[in-house]
Amino acid sequence: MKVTTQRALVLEVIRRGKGHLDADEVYRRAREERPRLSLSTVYRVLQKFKESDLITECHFDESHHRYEIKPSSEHHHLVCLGCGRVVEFQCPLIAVSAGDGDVESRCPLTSLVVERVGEAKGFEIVDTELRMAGYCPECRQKME
Amino acid sequence: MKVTTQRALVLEVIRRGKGHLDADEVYRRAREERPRLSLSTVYRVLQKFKESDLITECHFDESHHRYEIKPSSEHHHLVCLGCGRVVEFQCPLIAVSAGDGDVESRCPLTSLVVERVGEAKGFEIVDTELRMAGYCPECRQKME
DNA sequence: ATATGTGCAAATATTTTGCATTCGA
DNA sequence: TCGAATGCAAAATATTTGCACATAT
Repeated sequence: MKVTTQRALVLEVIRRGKGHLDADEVYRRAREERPRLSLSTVYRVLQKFKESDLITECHFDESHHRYEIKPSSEHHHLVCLGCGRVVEFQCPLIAVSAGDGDVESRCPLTSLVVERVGEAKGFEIVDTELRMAGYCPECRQKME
Repeated sequence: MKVTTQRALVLEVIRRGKGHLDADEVYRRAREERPRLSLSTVYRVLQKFKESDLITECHFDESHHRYEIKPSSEHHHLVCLGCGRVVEFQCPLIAVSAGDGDVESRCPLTSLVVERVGEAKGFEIVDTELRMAGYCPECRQKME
């Protein structure tokens, strides 16, 4: 993939943004450093990065997308319906208890679930995302 | 909630569509029966149904939403990256094996995972969706 | 040198809103 | 009747595309 100033910049902005910026936000931040950057370039770069698996496109309850650097360790999203905050959580959090007090380190989403669902439906599964929605501690408090 | 011809029609179209129609598709189908229906009404009705928990808004790898009747039994989505087909699967498919050959009927997504993630992050979780992407049998065959 | 990427402008797609009118409870 | 819902038009938002020019390899 050809390396251009724009691509490096967009990737850097997404990285600094620590995930979950939308296209327009990426555009606005990147423009501070490179005012002549265009929004269509941002969209084309995002498209390219998606194809190259450098970033991930996320869908929350909104009419647009958000983007994040493809994380090395698989993680999932917890979105607050009150304030819109997005929290990430890792697989180990949902390790399967073996029932004898120990916690198996295997992640049920990446192994057990993928295996069973893939087999049952004849799919070759390449991506998995668990999205949960609820209310964060702050919003819960506000609602009493 | 006030019952109008438009609302009944939209709900019926979504029901007949067996899930996963987008707003425009709902609009086009509903118009066949009621040509004066407007797209903005469709959006407003969808919004209302969402609030009333009659339907669910789904996000796939597209720049728009799709809608389905809120299913009585919780289910999840498997989307084909080749042809875009969406397949649903139920929780029992991902029941946790107890290790002794039996399969526990409890669904790890609705109980174990929700409980642990919610506790760890202090969230009150009200909704969970697992989305997996891959290639369906037909598309796998086409690619050899 | 050449294929690919960019900026700009315009097109398209998606969703929301204001307002006068209509309709259901 | 009266507040809520609709249709229409227009605005707002989100994304894509055509084309001439610029740039990385």
